[in-house]
Amino acid sequence: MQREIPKAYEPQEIEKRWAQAWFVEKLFRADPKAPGPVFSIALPPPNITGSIHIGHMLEHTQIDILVRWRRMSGFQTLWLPGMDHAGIGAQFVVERQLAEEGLTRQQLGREEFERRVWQWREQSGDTIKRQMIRLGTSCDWTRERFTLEPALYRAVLEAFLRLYREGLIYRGRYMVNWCPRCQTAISDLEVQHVERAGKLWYIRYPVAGSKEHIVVATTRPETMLGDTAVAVHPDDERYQHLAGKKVLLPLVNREIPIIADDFVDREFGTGAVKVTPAHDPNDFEMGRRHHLPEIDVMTNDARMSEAAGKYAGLDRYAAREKIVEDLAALGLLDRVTDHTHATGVCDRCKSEIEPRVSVQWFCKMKPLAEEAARVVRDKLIPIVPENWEGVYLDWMERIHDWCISRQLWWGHRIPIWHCADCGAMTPARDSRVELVNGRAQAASGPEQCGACGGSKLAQDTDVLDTWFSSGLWPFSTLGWPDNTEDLRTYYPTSLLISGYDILFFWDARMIMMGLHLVERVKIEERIPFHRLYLHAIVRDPHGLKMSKTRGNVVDPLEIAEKHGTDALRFTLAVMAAPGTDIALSEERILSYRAFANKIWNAARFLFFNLEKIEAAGVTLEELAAPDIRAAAPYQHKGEMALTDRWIFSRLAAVRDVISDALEHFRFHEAAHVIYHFFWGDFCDWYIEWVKPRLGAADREAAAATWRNLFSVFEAALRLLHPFMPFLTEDLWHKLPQRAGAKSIAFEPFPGPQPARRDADAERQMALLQEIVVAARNLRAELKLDPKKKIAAEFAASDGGVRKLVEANLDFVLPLATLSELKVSADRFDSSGGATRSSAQFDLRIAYGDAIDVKAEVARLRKETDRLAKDLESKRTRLADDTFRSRAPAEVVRTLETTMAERQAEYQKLRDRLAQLERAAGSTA
RNA sequence: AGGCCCGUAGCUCAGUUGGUUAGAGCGCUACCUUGACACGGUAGAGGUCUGGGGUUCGAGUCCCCACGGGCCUACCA
Repeated sequence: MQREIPKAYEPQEIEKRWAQAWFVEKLFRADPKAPGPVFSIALPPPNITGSIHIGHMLEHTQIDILVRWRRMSGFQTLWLPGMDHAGIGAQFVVERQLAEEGLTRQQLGREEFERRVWQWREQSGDTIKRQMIRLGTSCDWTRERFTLEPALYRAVLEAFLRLYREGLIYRGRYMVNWCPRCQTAISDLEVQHVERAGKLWYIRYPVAGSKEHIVVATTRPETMLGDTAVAVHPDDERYQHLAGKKVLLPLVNREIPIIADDFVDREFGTGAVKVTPAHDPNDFEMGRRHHLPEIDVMTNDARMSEAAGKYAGLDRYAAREKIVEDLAALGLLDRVTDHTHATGVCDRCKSEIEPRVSVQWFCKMKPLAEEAARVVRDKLIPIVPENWEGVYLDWMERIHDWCISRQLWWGHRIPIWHCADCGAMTPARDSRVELVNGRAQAASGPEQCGACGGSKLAQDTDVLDTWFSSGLWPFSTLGWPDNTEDLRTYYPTSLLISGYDILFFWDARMIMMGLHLVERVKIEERIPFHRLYLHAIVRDPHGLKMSKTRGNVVDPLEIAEKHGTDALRFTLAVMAAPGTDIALSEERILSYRAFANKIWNAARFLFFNLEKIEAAGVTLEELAAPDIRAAAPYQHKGEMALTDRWIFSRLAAVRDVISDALEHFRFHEAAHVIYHFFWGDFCDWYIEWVKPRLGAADREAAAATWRNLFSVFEAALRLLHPFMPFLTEDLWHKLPQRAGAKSIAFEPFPGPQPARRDADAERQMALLQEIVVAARNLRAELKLDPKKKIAAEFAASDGGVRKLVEANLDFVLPLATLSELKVSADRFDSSGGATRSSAQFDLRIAYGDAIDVKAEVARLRKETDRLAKDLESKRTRLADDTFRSRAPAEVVRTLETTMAERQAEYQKLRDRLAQLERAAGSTA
């Protein structure tokens, strides 16, 4: 039988085929009744604002690695996918599209606009789903959710109504961040602070009934039109005499009081500050303390309002210029200085936000934050990397109420009705949802005002912050508020993996909401996830954040097409050290594409030789390991060859490291270890080692070798599968012994095999490898024809070492391209050939006439210098009594042993060096 | 203003509890197209871990300071 596969691994066709098959066969559908411990995870729902980017890819890769690993390890897993309606984000995208058609959402009207966003959702959602399927994410598509679908609106209603009844959600007129472009309030988190070079204008306010002025400093002169006081520090002697007086507000000619408030910083500016309660958060607080009027001098789009008098209609920046001009003309502009300060801009559209007083809905945070802080402080939800716990707790500590209402059209409508007669608010009676024209609405809206019984009711026009529904995601997606089987089985989820950039936006809110809303007694059953892993941000090769405007974004789909999804996944995994951002470069991806090719070709070698295998009398069925989980080796005459003992020992070790690394989100370590096991141990050594034995005359020995080769290979494939699902799936199906297999995704991950660890085998193998390397080294130095087999001499005083070498000549000779190796007991002196020495052996190849004495002398000098330095430091250490008395005995002992070995080696090298120098001297 | 992270080979980065000669990938040098693989093989060169101080028998690893870079939180106009 012959099984040919192409020489180079071409992932494109293979990946597409398997991605499609996995999806169509619903391979990763979760079954709550399945046996085994549960591993559940909710996908952070991508926003429907376009397509998958590299950040998603990293996140999905990490989740997929863990999910596949757990699944193979016997867990019954659920990975629940879905998408987020992304209120402000999606609305922003669609508005931009409308703008290209010369339209505004106001022109379309609310219903038509919503229809347009739904269209967009279909398109964008499809793209994302298609991409995720193509990238092989092993989630359960039968459970896909969308935050704005009826079932999830129901959860939103339930959450809102409960919090409302408990008084945790309230409505009121407060200072909020207003985005004049988006025309909505946004939360504190959606405001970015940017340092900007600005000015500080010093303005004279005439004191009423006197010739005196009081000078105030401001960065925003245009807001002076809304000033309702001037404040000074109560203890500021400069202003004591003005207490209780009034100033005449310039340009407006309104009399406003001078008030004393210890908020005022005496050091800043003039120590007197204008107070604009409607346009500054501090002034707002101060205004409430002193019962000052709040005069909003702006409109929704940040133009000056009617209250601004003659400036009405001007844009806020134009008004600023005009006002400064007018003040200067009146001689009231004292001076202007440069002043850099932080300005808030809208996270979405980068417009400067306007602090404004308006009527909004808020959620009280303090009561929710207490328990949310506790579960992290008490390690009920450990956060990895750990330093984020401090950041999280700090934020919880000084949390502010959350403005949850948005003046948007895309989102969950607030389930409150306002009475036209008395103004009272009546909530929906319950959280039932009905579909009207395909859109989910509260089914139990009130027919009468709860206060006056009036029937002129209108639902609140605001929608909820998109993060309100995201905050319910881990349980709303499982059927909450119903007590479904999914909720009982999969909640709390096992883990949340998210970017650290949404720790407050999302992760923290899920914790608060889960703890408060899920109806369970024990706190550890109410948390939304048992652990929280915050992954890094993917950056460009120069460490810059990827952004469309910079033009440095990489499209994961494009890379996947070009180099293969597996190569990209492996790159992301191997670079994903916790807490470190990833600088992604194409060269790096190439090297892991090469790795995929290496695996492919190792398989090719195995398949290539099936004829020989059958000639050795092994049936294909017999190639399968007798116990797949243990990846048990075959024995020949009750014994195992050293190579086999060694590779199975390595396999057991590597398997442990990988499991432990994945347990702790050390993806880079796991990937690194499997890479070097496969390429180094398996390909470079094991395969090369067994090659000569495969066609051995002893058919049984050959058979055992073959079986073990296949056994290790298939175990390696299973270790690799979480990282490279496509390649390993494809090769699994090509394995002759696994004909008819369903999917490697459901084969067992190699289990712990402590009994296979074999320190002797590893030590012996290390020595043999050292000998081979020494021989190659000599060959290179003597510039021997690489193909020419040559005789060498070997000396070791230890009989065990000699026996080991003699027993493994069939391995050593071909790998070192030697014709023979003469073994003797007497260590060589330094003459008669090119020599490599270690503490345990000497290896010598006769010179011929080819040696480059100068090069050899240089090498030896360098080597002896290094050793001399090393020995010196060791000698000092050992001579130090404090070291001997305080360091652990084991450390001292080890040092003594290595010291002795090094000393012997050093002596050898010195002798050789001296001898060569003499020889060189005599010929010169 | 407060906090966090980073500064290790030419480049991009690893280096969990402090303990032999500090690693990887790419790049570089020399040789090799050997029936798995040139997306390959073999052998090499190349860092004293930003600087200074401290703790310790022992520090890239812990502490302090400085310099350089990044990020987050913040109601000082």
